[in-house]
Amino acid sequence: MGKQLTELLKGTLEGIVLAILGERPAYGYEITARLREQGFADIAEGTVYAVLVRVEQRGLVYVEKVPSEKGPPRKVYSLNGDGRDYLDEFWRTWSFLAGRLDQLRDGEDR
Amino acid sequence: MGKQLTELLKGTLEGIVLAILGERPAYGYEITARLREQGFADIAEGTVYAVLVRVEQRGLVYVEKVPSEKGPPRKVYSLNGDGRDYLDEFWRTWSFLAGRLDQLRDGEDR
DNA sequence: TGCCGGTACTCAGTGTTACTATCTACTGGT
DNA sequence: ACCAGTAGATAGTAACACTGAGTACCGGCA
Repeated sequence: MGKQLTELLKGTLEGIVLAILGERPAYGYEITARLREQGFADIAEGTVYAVLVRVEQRGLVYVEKVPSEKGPPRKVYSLNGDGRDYLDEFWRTWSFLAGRLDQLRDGEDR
Repeated sequence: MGKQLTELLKGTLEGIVLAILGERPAYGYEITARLREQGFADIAEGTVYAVLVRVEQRGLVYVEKVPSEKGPPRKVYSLNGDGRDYLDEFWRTWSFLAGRLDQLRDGEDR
């Protein structure tokens, strides 16, 4: 997928990452891998790490350094209370937008 | 709705405007009004005009100046062939993203 | 021993996007 | 003469995802 997805991801990627963290704690490399499995084939590693830095600075996550058997220590992120609130609001906003878009698409050919 | 919607709109607003033009030709002020009716209460006029300038420069629309009875002449935009193709691709990209997000949300509490 | 691939994170620079705020301009009504 | 409503344009700002490069640690293989 092309440039359109890149622009659509703005604002969405953050929600996606938070949603993944909502399922269970995870670290950056793992999140990137899971995104690729999920179909987001060409999301760059650097992009994911940038999101993580952002949500950490906003205080939406708890961070813990965990030594790894193969490679540098992992930074494991987990949602905290504020993060859950933020994620809830993301879902509300997303629902609103998706609703409008569905409506628009339905009205397309008629 | 707050900043989250602003970020989610990036990339989406362009598709929304093109979809509106897909229904029937329209001019900027009219599009803004229709967006407000549709629930996008706080999308600024200037934002819509910026989108229109962009899609015109990309050659996705046909533009016609039509004199108005009350106010300056209107710039009426209509989708051309490239615009329809672009809109189709937008819907495909949107569907992909919406599908992933739905999947993520379902897997949330389980 | 030396090297390479996989793991894991970081960072500077770029382009795109929506928003804010302000400005111009035309019309009709008071 | 003034003002509200209509209609469009624009400069500056902040946020975001991407590119491309770099650092660091580990195990296995020749």
